[in-house]
Amino acid sequence: MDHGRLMDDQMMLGSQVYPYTTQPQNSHCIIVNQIDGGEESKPVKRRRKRRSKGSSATNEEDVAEIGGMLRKRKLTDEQVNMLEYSFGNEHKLESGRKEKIAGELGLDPRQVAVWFQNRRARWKNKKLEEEYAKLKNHHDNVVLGQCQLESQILKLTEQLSEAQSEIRKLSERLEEMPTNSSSSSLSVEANNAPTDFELAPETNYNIPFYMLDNNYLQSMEYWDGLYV
DNA sequence: TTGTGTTTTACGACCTCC
DNA sequence: GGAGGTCGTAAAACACAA
Repeated sequence: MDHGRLMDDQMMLGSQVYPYTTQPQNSHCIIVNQIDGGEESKPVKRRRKRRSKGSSATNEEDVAEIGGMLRKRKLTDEQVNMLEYSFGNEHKLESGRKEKIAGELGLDPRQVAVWFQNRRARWKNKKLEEEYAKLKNHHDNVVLGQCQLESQILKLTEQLSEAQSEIRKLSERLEEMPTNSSSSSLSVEANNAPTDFELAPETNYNIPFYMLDNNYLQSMEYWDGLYV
């Protein structure tokens, strides 16, 4: 729900103002932030003082005093719409443009400047949120891809282990055979079979067996697509 | 009822640019 | 040095959950 909009609408039904205290309160005290540690650090001054009655926004339409309280008008829908339109055209505000907008909307130029400052801040926040969402999405995809690859590694490791076991068995059976049958083609192939599985036969450009697996090739396509 | 979060307007402090 | 920027926050009204 858009609370601000709702508040605006409600304000429009009654008076267009809301309370605004005149006196500095406790929260307007000096706040000094210091970096932890004994070293002498530069204090960050945070002096708070609300604008007192009679300073810049003294336009009677903008500020009125009721029961010791200053009342500050909330901008009307029309004013906000105009400001939004202007902001859409250009986020920065030169002096001449500020005066022009203020004149057209019946606002104090200071109000226009403040509105633009706050609008820029909101815009920046929104951009940051969008950027964060994009990065998070990318990160999630990378993590997903990593999981898929890890699961493939597990599967292929199992296959490799089974194949090695099979080769061992075949070798053992061959060794048990009488030596005069050593001229058979089977024994030659078995004796030349790789037992460690680091590399495929030379005919495949020294590409490891697992790289010839279809799943592996698909996963590589996935990564290529991810980084385009 | 009360505490907490959101939105809007406004301001102080500090920074940058001309 | 002044104008205008960012950043952090106050204050008020309101919604909503506990």
